[in-house]
Parts: sequence; structure tokens; C-alpha cells
Amino acid sequence: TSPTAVTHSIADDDSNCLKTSGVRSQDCPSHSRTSLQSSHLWEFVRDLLLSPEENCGILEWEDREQGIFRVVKSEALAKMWGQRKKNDRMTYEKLSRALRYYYKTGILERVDRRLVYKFGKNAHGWQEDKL
DNA sequence: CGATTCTTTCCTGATT
DNA sequence: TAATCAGGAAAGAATC
Repeated sequence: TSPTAVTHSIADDDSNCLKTSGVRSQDCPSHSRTSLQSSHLWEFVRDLLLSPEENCGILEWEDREQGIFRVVKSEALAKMWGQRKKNDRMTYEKLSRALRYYYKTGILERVDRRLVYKFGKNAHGWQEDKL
């Protein structure tokens, strides 16, 4: 019954993007491994931004030249960070607090737009080919 | 062990 | 209204 099988969600939550899909298990020979090994939050974000395979639309460059990026899926980002730190209580609210502390150290610079951040002078390794 | 740095948790209030 | 943003404060974790 209930003929209203009106599909599932269009946006479907991204609980886990890579896996359960027809994604070949062996695509990227180089790096990969469903977890980026970066000790610090900003490095984790940077590496995620630099590896589309793991990113799955969670982060997106707004201006690659200037290092401006946007958090597209805040909840998903928090979950990934939580996985990395083995903390399932992580939320975007808490993650963003840590991100705001980076403004003081120059790792990030403030951008007056929701969910948008920019790498600062003290952040490195995000540029196409710095130097 | 103590100090420092980074992150997490919580909170109140403002803004979108 | 629900999300986000702003920071202060304090606790926790990892390092040196």
C-alpha cells in the first residue's frame, strides 16, 4: 500500500559519502584512506579542501587564489572531524569555535560571510604551488 | 612534573 | 525560527 513512495530525499543526508556507492574501491592509488591524517584542525580542513575524493562536497573553494573557502555541509564537516578525533559529540558549533581561535594566530582570516573562511599568513600548504 | 599550545565544552547574546 | 557568529571562561589532551 501507500503508493506514495515518493522517492527518498533528493538531498539525502551525507552521512557517509564514499562507500555504499558504486565507487570503485581502488581509484586513487596515491593517497586516500578514508581519513586524512592531520593533527590540527586547520590542516585537516586544508587537506580536505585539497582532496576532492574525500571531500564530497563538504568544502568548496570560493577563491582558490586568495584561499577563501566555504563550508558547504557544516554538519558533515563536524562529523568527519569528530571521526578524526574519535569524538562523536563534535558539532559545527564547537568546531567553529576552534576555527575562530585561529583568527588570533593568523592561521585564518575573517570573512564577512556565513560559513566562509580564508587562510591567513600563518597557514601554509594550501596554495596551488606556493613558490 | 610543569608549561604551553591547541581543542573541546558551555554559555550568553547578536545577527542573518 | 533555526543557523551562525562572537568571544569569554574553564577543562581536557597532547607535547615538550
